[in-house]
Amino acid sequence: MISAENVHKQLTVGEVAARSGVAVTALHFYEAKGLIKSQRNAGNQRRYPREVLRRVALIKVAQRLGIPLAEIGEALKQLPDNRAPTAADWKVLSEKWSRELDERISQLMLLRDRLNGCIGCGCLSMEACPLRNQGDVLGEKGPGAHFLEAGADPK
Amino acid sequence: MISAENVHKQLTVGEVAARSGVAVTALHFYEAKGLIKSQRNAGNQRRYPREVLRRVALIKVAQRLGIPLAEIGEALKQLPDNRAPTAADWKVLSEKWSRELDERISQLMLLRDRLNGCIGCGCLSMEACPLRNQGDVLGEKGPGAHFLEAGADPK
DNA sequence: CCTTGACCTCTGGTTAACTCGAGGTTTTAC
DNA sequence: GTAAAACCTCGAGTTAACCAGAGGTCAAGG
Repeated sequence: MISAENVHKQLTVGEVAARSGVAVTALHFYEAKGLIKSQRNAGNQRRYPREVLRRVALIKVAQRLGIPLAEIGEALKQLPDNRAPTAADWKVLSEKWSRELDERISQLMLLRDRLNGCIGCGCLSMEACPLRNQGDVLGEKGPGAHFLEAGADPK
Repeated sequence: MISAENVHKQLTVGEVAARSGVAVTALHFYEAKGLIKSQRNAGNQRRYPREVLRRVALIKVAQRLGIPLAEIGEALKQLPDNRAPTAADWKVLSEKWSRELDERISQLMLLRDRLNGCIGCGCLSMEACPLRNQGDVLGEKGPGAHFLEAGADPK
């Protein structure tokens, strides 16, 4: 099915979907959100350059890290033009996200330790229980990242 | 404001809201979801026994752990009758949730390690990149817990 | 008695990340 | 040439955890 000539062909949505593992509708959705771009052929159908595959791959990985699409979009937008991400770009982003992941992990560990400290106490008092009041564990809602963690297999 | 007689009085929604720190509308919502119950007075207004405060406290803590309301509701339902949770009940639940938290933390750590291992490689290949394919890190969608992690301060 | 504030129900809106379907066009393959 | 498969747009539905507001009732104080 794949000839030598096809290697440089642009991809249709269906092909991108098949190769990247995301649904066609999701690709439409990403495009609407500005995460990816496409050109149109004479019949108004989307045609993608091969680099879109790497872009989609990056999106999927970032999602597994719990980064919301909006933030992924921001990150992608900051790549100088709209080229596909290179290894260097990836390094910058992955280091940033790795730090965020560290942060999230340490918050969860702190929470777990408090929970373990409280097991059996049963107080849950508004004033005294360390599991309550102090908003310092999660939800500092300042400028920064608050993200969702969800299953990787949406269905 | 608080007399000795008030101590045994039933609470209004407004009072529960003030003492527990959740909004009145949220209490309505919890009731609709079956997480709490109320009696009504002659004028159809909600009246709560004092124990509801502990129940709400437990709900809030569980939410900080990232447990969705539906699952919290299940847990509360499994308390023999609809009494307020005791220290023993709390122990059972907090141990369960602590294990889930551990699980979540270790998944994130695994993911972080992979991410760090991959920084700079930039491959993101469908077949080879450990950050991709294997669905073993997040999102085993079997029966069990998949939950959201969100800021503790909804507003 | 009358005003004010708390309460009631119900509808609709919010965000995220999509999916599904309707109704119609284009491409591809035979 | 025609039929099937793939594509198009647009609108609505999904889940979670609520909040806002409309329109009306109830309770407490002076």
